[in-house]
Parts: sequence; structure tokens; C-alpha cells
Amino acid sequence: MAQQSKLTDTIMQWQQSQGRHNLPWQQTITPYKVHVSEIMLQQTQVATVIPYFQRWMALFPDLETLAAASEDEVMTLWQGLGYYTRARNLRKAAQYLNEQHQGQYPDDLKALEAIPGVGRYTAGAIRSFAFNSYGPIVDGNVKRLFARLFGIYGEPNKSSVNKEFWQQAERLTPPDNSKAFAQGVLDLGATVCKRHNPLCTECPVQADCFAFEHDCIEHLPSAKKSKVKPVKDAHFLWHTQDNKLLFKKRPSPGIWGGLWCLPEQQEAPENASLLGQFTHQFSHYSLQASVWQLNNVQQPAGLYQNTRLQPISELQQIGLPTPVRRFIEDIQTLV
DNA sequence: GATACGTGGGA
DNA sequence: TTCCCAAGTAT
Repeated sequence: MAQQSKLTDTIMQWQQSQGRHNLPWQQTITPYKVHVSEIMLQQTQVATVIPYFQRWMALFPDLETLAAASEDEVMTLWQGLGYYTRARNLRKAAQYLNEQHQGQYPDDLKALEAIPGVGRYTAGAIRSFAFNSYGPIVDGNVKRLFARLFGIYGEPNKSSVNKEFWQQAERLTPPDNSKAFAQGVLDLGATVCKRHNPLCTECPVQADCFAFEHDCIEHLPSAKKSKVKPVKDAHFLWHTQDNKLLFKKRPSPGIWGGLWCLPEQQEAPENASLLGQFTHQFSHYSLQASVWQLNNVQQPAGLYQNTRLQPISELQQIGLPTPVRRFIEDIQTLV
């Protein structure tokens, strides 16, 4: 067996004694559980994911069940978790694996990356966690850890900087049995090498750490350029009929794609009264929404494609964007 | 390479 | 309040 770096050994041993071993997707590991959890965890905190993961596994216990599920079933479960393309791709992935790979997960990185929604990180994660084979990973945790450990400056998403992170990951990841290493860098980043107030006194690689030695932990990783968030206006229609509310399915791709939403239009409608307003902060823009109640006899024109009248008492059964659900609930409380 | 894509938590 | 960030990917 090839000589493994001391850093690799240290991180693996730390993981086995101090790392996380009780996360739901670490129990009776299967490629499917690893896949689902890794998709859910993209840009999403562990604590947020856990209840979604539990519900998902109860409803879609395997690839076959998932492949046969409707998009609506999947979106209803995913509502509130965000980045809804992930949910649609997960369902596509199940169909793809059933049709192209006999319902089995491939175990090489290239084939894993060909799965819808699986990129370089997730392919490495599946290979490491599910197969315990060589699977380098670079995520936010790893970037923070490596930036400090090796003194890697520059915006982490800049391609040249990103390339450095991946080179380090490929170099340090052991050729076999890479699970403990992959889990180790994630756990170190998440629980010790935190963005704020890192626990350097508990860090197993403190002696090797550039940032610790140079006392520049708070300056690494380098800050990204912040951008001005644009404000967008939206006009939603509130149309009720027999205690039912009119919804329209959001197109994909696009914001809230695949979820049901109040019908939206560019301009404020004529002959309508303002029922209420809400604002919502997306990561890339602020939404200023107005909700218009149409006059009684007025029918919303040209809205019948992909629409449904949903009983207000049965809103739990469809996937709604979080701020829209919140608005509707607030209105109900007032009534 | 830049941008779109959600939501909630923490400082 | 506002901003950054969290197990990134697709286009």
C-alpha cells in the first residue's frame, strides 16, 4: 500500500474517535441513502435536513419507489427545503438508474457524475461514503479547512482557487478506504474549523495549520465580493371559489419550479383590491409581492393551464413556496 | 466565467 | 436589520 500522508492519517484517526457517527444517513449505509442525503445537504444545514431525510426515506424507501412517484409527491415532500431542482433531479436520477444501470449505483466517479443532479462533489461523496473507495470531495467545509490549513488565499469560488482545493483533496484522499477521510474533513470543518470562533485548541491538525501559525484564521477563507441584491416586484392573484383557492404550477426551470403557487402576473390587475403584501429575501434578490383579490364574478383569464382549485382545508397536500404558504396562513388567521 | 436557484440560522 | 453562510449543480 502506498505511503499515506501523515495529515491523512491524522484526519482519519480523528474522525474515528471524534467525528460524527450518529447522523441518520450513517446508519446502515446504502448508496441510495448517501445519494439522497448528499443532495439534501447541498447548501443546506444538517439540522434542517434531518427531518426531511426521515420523511423521505419513509415515503420513498428505495430507487424503485422513487422512480414510480409523481413529481407532485416528491415536491410536496421537498417543500420548504429550497433549491427545488434538486428534488426533480433526484426523481429523474432514480428513473435514470433504473433504466440505464439496472437499478444499481455505478461505483466509478465518471458514471456517478452522469447521474442527474450529481456533480463532482456528490460523486466523490457517494463513492467515499457508499463504496468506501477513492472519492475526493470539496465542499464549503473542505474549502474553509484547506484555506486555513494550507494558507490558500483568493475567493474560494474562483476557478484557479477552486482548482487548488481539488488538487489538495485528490492528493490527500487515500486511494482506498476513503470514507473516514471524507467524513473527517467534513466533520472537522463543521465542528472544529468553524467559520466563526473555530475550536483550534481541539484541532488535530493545529500544528500543521498555516492560519493558526500566522494568526489569520478570521481572514481565511478569503471573503467573496458581495453584490447588490436587486428588488423584484410580483403580483399574485387570490381567486377563491367554494372555499377553494386557485393555484398554478410554477414552470421549470425557474424559481419555485414544480411547486404550486398563487397565479402570478407582471402587472397589478384592474378591478381588483389589494388583499395583502409580503416581502421575501432570496439569496439573489428581494421579492416585493402584492396579492390581489379579484372581484367576485371576475374569472382570471388565460390561467387554466396547470391550475387547480385546492380546498383551503387541504393545503398540506400540495407543495407550496414557503412565503406563499405563510401568507395564506396569515390571511386565514385574520379571517 | 457568471448567473440562477431557497430557506433558515447566526453574528 | 442586514449580511454571510450552509455536505453544489446546471446552464
